Amino acid sequence: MPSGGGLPARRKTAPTISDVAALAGVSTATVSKSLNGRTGISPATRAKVVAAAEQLGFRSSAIAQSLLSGRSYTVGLITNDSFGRFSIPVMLGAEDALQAGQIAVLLCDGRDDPIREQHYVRTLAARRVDGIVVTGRRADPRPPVTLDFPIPVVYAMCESTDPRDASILPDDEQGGRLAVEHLLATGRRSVGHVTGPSDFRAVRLRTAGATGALARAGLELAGGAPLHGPWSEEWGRQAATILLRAQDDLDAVFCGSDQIARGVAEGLQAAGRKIPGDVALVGFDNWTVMTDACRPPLTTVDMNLPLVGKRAAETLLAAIDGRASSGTELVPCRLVVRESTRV
Amino acid sequence: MPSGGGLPARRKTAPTISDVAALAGVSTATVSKSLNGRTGISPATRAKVVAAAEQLGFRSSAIAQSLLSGRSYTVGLITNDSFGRFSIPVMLGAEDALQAGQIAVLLCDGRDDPIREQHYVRTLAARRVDGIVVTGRRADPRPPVTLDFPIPVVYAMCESTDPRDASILPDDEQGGRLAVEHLLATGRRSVGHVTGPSDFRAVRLRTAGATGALARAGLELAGGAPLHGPWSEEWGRQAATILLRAQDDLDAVFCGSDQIARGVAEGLQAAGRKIPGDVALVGFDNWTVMTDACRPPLTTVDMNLPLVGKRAAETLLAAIDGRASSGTELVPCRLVVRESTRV
DNA sequence: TAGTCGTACGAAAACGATTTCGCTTGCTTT
DNA sequence: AAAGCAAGCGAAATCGTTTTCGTACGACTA
Repeated sequence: MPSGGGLPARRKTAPTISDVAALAGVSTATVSKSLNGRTGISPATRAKVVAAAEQLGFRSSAIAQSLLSGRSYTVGLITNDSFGRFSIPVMLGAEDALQAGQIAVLLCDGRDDPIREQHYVRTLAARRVDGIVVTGRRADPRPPVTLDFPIPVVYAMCESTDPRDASILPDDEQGGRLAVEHLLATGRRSVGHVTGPSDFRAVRLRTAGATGALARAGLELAGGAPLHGPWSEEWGRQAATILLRAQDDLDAVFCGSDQIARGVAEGLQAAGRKIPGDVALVGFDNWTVMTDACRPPLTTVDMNLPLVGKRAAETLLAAIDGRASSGTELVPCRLVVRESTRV
Repeated sequence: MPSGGGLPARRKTAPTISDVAALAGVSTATVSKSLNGRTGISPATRAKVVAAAEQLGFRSSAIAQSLLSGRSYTVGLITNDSFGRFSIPVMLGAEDALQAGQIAVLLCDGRDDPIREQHYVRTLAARRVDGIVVTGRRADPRPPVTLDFPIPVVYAMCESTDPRDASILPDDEQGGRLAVEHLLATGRRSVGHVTGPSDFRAVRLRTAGATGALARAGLELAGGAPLHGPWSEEWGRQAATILLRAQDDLDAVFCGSDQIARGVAEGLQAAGRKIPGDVALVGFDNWTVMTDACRPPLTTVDMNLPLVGKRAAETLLAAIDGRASSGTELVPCRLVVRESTRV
């Protein structure tokens, strides 16, 4: 017995299937079949092989497997929202669904730079990824990533201008409807709407959902039109003043973001209105940092971002599996009720 | 000429080096040498090969290269801060530095679950990653990831209990010192300190930096001791009241987070103090959502998180390259001056 | 005892790229 | 004109795994 035979020698390279075969006294084919549960191996041999693999700490090389199978069991995830508040939950949802499908995720921070994105696409191509997920928060549909090889691409939280591409988006219109229907159900009748810049498609959709719900109740927006401004608390404070001046009987406000809603809350309270006693308030995003810091805690619309990521992953997995789909899928939003709309 | 000869036929699999060789009428060895800039190839042959590769859209398979070189040019990135505010900038900093070194990043969301983390480590082992970065926001040093194979690991924004491991952390103590030195330099003398739970090591370090700087000026904390509470604005509001009651001549507050600082600002203003006229205020994190929403905008300490990620990546690259290091490296913080401390 | 059949295992090819080493050319030199 | 030499290119091995196909051996049957 060699000295120090108790522990296997520290190797610089990982043990290979040949090492296992040599230790077990069988061929590499037998090792492969034993460890992968193939038939035609006697229980005794299988046990011997398993013991040898265990002893060496053998793990089959995914690289060699990929070379043989032609699949890398890897997808690229290109993100374009470096601020991260929206795309991170999407990314994590996608990562979770993909790793459940035994697929690893290569992270690429595109930074909204087409050159950089193109560079990543080339890298991903060289790595023979099975597919690509593109995430990002954008005002409008984006041009598709250009690839000169046929692998599936799914867009999450952003939409491709090519209708043949698959895109997954939150259902902003349904979210706006949810918010207003909740306000109407709790007895409100004069609903204002303070939101972000009108060149965001999501803003227009949420407004459409809100006004649609009002119209079905025979109502229209307090003040007649939505108030557009920047995505800031400061804008919310200003807008509260504007709204109250335009519509004295205001009893509810639906806001395009939780940040704006918090500003509106402060503005309303500074004008002496009680929330939810005088005016009910609904935000958008379910950004808990804002909803919980708001006094009172804010009722809001949650876009189910992890679910958006999950659906994107599932769509991609299906496409990799040959069941490609196209067009835009909308993931429903969900209302989270807190103090700001209590009756 | 075959019909449709203008465009190459749509292939299901990517072109291989053999395809290029066949089209160029040379061997695969010549193709490899031509495309990789090796010597011993005539300009004419090289041009022919390049043209053929171009025509087919050939990209060398990273998988085959990995199998041969024994390196995957990939690292695993295990994150444990699903909240994301802290580890995302670190991740992106690391990703940027790694991709500049031609290394791809496999994303793994550990979710603070050791089982899940162990699962990822096994996956990464099978994929033969060149190294692993572990990020996470933790109160205290964490047990190292256990791997039965020798690849380098670097901890970013968290510290391993094994002193032989390399960890990269922001220099919280220096950050605390920076904040207080700035307050002293602008003429403040009665400095309070409102911060998070004392079981966070970062909290204790920031406090130590702050009290050290005060001590060198012959001063101590207003109220005698730091005020510990949850990481919330609500706590900041309460703490402002407590501080004012304990120390009427209070003229500055250093806060353990921007969120707390915003609460303190509201509390102070509710008590009639002007910022920065009566009391100067410094936060921590440079979380612009908070610093910009605060009135007035908040002076704060920035932990240079992308730099932490970058240093982690560089440390890992060095270790992969055989130049391993160990121990904890502190990345200095940076003061960002805004209205809340204007003189 | 000879023939047949089924089971258990091994040899070898395959995946796609790189590299070493040797062979063929064509040119220069004496 | 023969020999030497360098440049240019190709054959083949290699990386680690899976799979196909062939082979050997044991047992059972006639």
